[in-house]
Amino acid sequence: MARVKTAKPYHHGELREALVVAGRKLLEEKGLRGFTLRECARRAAVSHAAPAHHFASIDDLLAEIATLGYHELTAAMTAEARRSGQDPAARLVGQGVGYMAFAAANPVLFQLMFSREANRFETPALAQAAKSAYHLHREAVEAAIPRASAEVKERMVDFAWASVHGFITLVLEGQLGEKDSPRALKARGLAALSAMVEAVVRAGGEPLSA
Amino acid sequence: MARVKTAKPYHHGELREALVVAGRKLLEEKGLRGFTLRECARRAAVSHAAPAHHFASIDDLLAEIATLGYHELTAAMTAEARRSGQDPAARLVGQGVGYMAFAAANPVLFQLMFSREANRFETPALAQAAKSAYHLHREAVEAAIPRASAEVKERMVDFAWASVHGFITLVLEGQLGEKDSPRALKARGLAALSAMVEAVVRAGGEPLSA
DNA sequence: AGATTATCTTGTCATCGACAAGATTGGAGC
DNA sequence: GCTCCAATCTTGTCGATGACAAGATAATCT
Repeated sequence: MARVKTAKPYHHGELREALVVAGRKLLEEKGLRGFTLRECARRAAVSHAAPAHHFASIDDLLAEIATLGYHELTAAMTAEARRSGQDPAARLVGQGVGYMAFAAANPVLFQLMFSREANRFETPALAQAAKSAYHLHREAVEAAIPRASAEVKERMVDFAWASVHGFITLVLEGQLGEKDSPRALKARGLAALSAMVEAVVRAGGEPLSA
Repeated sequence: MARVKTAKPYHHGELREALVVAGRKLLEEKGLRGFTLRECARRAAVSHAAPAHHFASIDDLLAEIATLGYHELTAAMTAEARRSGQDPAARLVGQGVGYMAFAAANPVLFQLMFSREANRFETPALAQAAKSAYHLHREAVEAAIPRASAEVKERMVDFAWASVHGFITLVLEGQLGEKDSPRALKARGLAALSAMVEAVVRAGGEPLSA
């Protein structure tokens, strides 16, 4: 029995990773309701019970996929912010662009990450990954309004995140710009982003009106 | 065979409505993944195949529930706007409050209405109900900035909706203000709302900067 | 090499959505 | 008042699913 790599071994070797990859693809194809463990197993070419040795339940696999999603989201935000230079306001816009780009490229995964169902299978790793993305955003907002009070900063963190998240969420669901071209849609997104940053900077530069 | 009302008739009589009511409750209790037709049937005290005569599939029932949700959302927005007097800016805030209140009271239903899955079972009635809510919002924004250009109006409609929707969505998922009291959370929501309205009014009152 | 553990298999169970076929009911037309 | 028909609800079935059990195989440790 030569243990040649081409010979199909009894052990898969990287089944856990293969299931995550297959599951992620299946998720985008069929949506959350069409997501099944057995189909993941089929795509990884293993028996229907094999996944149980790597994931205690279907929710565990979803949690792992969502965690991976948060890591990629963080990476996308960081990369786009870096491309935006040193100006804090420009970097904030850039992070928003990265956020939206990730969501647009992985719509179902994005919905899963921010789904109410996610609370059902929350994992320490998932919570940590989500927190990392939050802190990245928080720091970008605070850097844009260094002179603002702690309270104003906090509220602008809320507001900025809500604007970006809300916009891309509505687009993904088809509520906003359904008949727009991708190009026009991106312009609308950028307009929303600059309206947001402008409001944040203005609020952060003033002592707090009313 | 007296057809007394207390006697359990073979025909349910209002099974369609009963299924919608039971389904809506089940949805909030178990989430979208825990939603089953058979459980709805059990709660309506009919056999597992009875729903088929009123809803062609499980998605049809979900569509009906979502449609009802849009009607209630519209009603909540209208009612809260009316309570806010005549000032367009105040009315815009009010509509946002109504929007958030509905979402907070029906978190899973709200997620269903704005879920990507909803596109899978879109019904004419559902699309119409969603469009009604959109127009209500659109008109409120445009009333607040009557002198703005059509383009600015359009972008502020995007922006305003995104802010409100994003904020409440993040709260519902537990990403924002997880450890806040309901009272503190409402204050954060109001702060986000006023930041939004202020930005809208400012953008709408100027010719358009940059 | 032998033993132990991890990994993967087949087999089973209750439950699900959907469909088929039969039973019951309510009404329309006579 | 009666008959017949369509709507409604029933039981029964099918393939598919998630989870579990028990056994087979591979990898690793001693």
